[in-house]
Amino acid sequence: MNPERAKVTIFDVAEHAGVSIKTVSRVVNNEPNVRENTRERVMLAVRELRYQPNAAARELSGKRSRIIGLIYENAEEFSYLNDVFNGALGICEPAGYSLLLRPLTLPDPEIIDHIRQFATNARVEGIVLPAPMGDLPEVSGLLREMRIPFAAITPREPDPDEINILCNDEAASHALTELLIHQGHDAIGFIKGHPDHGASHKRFAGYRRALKQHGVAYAPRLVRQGYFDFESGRIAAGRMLDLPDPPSAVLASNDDMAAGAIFAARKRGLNVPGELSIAGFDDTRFSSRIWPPLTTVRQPIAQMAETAAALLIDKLNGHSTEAPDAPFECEVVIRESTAPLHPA
Amino acid sequence: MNPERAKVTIFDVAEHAGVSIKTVSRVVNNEPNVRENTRERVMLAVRELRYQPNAAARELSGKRSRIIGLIYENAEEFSYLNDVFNGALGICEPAGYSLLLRPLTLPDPEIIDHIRQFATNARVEGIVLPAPMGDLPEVSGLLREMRIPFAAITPREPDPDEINILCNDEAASHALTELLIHQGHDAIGFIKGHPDHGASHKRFAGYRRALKQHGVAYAPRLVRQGYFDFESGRIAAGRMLDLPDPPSAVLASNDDMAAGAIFAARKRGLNVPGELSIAGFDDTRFSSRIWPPLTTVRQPIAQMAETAAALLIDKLNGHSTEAPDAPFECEVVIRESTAPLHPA
DNA sequence: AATCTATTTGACAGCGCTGTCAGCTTGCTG
DNA sequence: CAGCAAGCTGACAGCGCTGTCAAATAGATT
Repeated sequence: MNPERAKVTIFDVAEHAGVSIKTVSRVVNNEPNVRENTRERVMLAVRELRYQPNAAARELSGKRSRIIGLIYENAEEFSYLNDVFNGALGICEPAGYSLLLRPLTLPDPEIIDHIRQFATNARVEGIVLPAPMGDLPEVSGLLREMRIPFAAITPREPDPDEINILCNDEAASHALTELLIHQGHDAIGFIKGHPDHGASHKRFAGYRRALKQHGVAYAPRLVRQGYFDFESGRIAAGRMLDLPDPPSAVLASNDDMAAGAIFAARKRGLNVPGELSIAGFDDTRFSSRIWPPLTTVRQPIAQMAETAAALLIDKLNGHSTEAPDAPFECEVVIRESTAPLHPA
Repeated sequence: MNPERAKVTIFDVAEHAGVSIKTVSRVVNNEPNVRENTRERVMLAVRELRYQPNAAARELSGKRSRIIGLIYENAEEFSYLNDVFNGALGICEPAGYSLLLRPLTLPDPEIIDHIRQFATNARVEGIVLPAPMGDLPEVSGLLREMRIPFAAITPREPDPDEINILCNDEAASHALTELLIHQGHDAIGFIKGHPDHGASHKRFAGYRRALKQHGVAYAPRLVRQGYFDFESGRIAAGRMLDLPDPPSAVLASNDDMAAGAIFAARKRGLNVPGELSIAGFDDTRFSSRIWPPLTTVRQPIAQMAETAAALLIDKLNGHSTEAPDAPFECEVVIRESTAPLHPA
C-alpha cells in the first residue's frame, strides 16, 4: 500500500554500522552494555537511514504494545475530556506510547464485555480512567481481575496499590460556600451532581461542612438533584426560584448546571448577581464567556491527566514512582456571577 | 505482564477444530474457498476458545495495521472536535480499526516532520484530516507524496481522486445574511474567520453574494478580520460598535466569535437583539445556552466525520465507494439573538 | 470407472524485532 | 604474563500471523 514507507529495517542499520542486529536493538532501546563508540556509530546509521523500528514486530517479539487505553464517558460535557486527552497525549507521545480512545455511553449494561474486548483486542498495556469511569466499581473490578494496570482520575478513596489521582473537591466546595456566606448569603441553594460521580458527593460534603461550620441552617428544600447537564441545572434552579422563600445564592456542582441556573434566573427576570448569586464548578472554556462570567472552581485537569499517564507508564516500565503525596489543588475563581447580599 | 490474556493462538484453534492454521486464518478473515461445514467448525472453535487474533502478528505478517490516524489542531475550540472524534470512532470501531489521535499546535514550523513521524511511527494506514488540517497544502502534499490515503473534512475544491467531505458553507452563509436583510438590516457587519481555514472564505463569499443579490451596499469598514476565537470576536465587534455609524447586525464566522460579539455589545450597554442582532456559525454546545441563545448555522459534523472515516476505510480495503454526490447540508437555526430592525 | 477441472486444504517461509545464551574482548590482579 | 571477572557483542530461535504454492479432494464429464 505504501511502497515508500517502512523500508529500512534493523538489518539495514546493522549492516551500515557494521554491527549485529542485536547491538542495534540494544542501542535503540537504550539498553546497557554497549561501548560508547559503538553506540555512536549505530546512532549515526540510524539517523542517516532514518530508521524507525517497526512497532508491530517489536510488539510481537517483545510483548509490549506501548499502547495505553483511555475509556471515557461519551457525554455532552467535553471541556473536561479535552483537558484529559491533551494531558494524557502530551505524556504518552514523548514516552513512545500511543493513546487509544474508547468512548462508552452510560449506562451500559454490557460495559464489562465492551471493556474486556477493548483491552484484549486493542492490546492495551494500561488504561486511564477519567471520571466517572474510575467511579464505577464494575470497571475497576474487571481491570483488576484482568490484571491490567490502570490510573483512575477520580475523587474516590485512594488504594495504595493502585494509581489514584485526586483533587481536593471537598475543600474547594467548602471554600466556595464560605465565600457566599461571607458575602452575607444565608439561604444558599445547592444543585447536586450526578449521583454516580464521586465528585458529586465530595462537593456536597464541602457545602454541608461550610454551612455547619458557620452556623447556617441546612435546608433540604434548597438542595436539588442535578445530573451535571445544563437542563437539569435549569430545572433544579427553577424549582428553587419558584419557592415562596427562594435562595439568594445558588451553588451548582458544575458550570453546565450553573449556566442552566443563570438561564432559569433570566427567564424569571432576575438580575444575576444583583438578585441572585450563582456559582459553579469546573471553569470550562465557556465559564468566563457567558454573561455574567461565572464564579467557579478551577481544577488542574490537564495536570492530573498528565500525572495519571506518567504514573501509569512508570508502572508499566517497572519504575515504581511514588504517587504525589497531596491531592491536586483546586482554585476558586471569583468572577461576576456572585455578589454580596444587599438586604432588601 | 498480563498472564491471563492473549493466550489462545491460531494454533490452538486449528487443533481444536482439526484443521490447519491457514484454514483458521481464512475463516477469521472471511476469505473465500472454505467449505461451509469447515467454516462452521472453525467458528465454533473460535467461540469456544474465545480466540482473538493477535493484532501485532497480523500487522507484521499482513502489512495491514488497521489503524487510522486523526490529525487535528489542538485549539481551544473543542465542540467541533468532539463531533469529529465521535463520528470517526463510531465508524472505525465496528470496522475493526483503531483511531489514533495526533494533536498539532498551529502554526507549527516542523509540521512536516511531525506528520511524517506520526505516519510511519504509528504505522497508520490512512488519515482523517478535519478542518483546518485539510486546508493546509503542505499537509495534504506530504500525505500525497507518502502515498497515505486521507480524507479531508474541509470546504476546499474537491479532488476527484481524493476523499473530500464538503458542506454548503457558502449557501448557509448566504441564507443567514439574507435572513438579516429580510429583517430590515442594511448595515450588517461581518467578522471573518481565520484566513487559513477554507471555511472562512466560503462564509465570507456567501455574505457578499447575499448583499449583492439584494442590492445592499458592501461596506469594507463593516468587515473585520477575526480568528475564530472569542477574543478576536470581541475585539472585532467592539471596533465596529465604536464606529460613528455602527451596524445594526453582526454576522460572525463562528459561534465563539459571536459570543465575543455579544460580550462586546453588553459591555457597551447594548441590548441584544433589541439594538444589535448577532448571528454565528457552527451551533456549538453552548450556542443555545448563552443569553440570548444564538441564531446560527448547524453543520452535520458527526455525519461528515462518519462519512470521511467510512470512505477512507472503504478505500483502504479496495472497495471504491463513490463519494456522496452533493455536499452535506447546513441548516440555519433561528434563535433569539437576531430580531427585525425597528427604525429609530 | 477414468479423466479432468474447480474447489478446498495445508506446509512452510517469512514479516522485523527482542530474549537467551554463548563467545569474544577488555582490563585487572597476582 | 597467565588467569579471571566484567563488559561487550553476536548467532539464533521464536513471537503469531498471512502469502505462496503445492497437494488433496470433490464434482463434472466422458
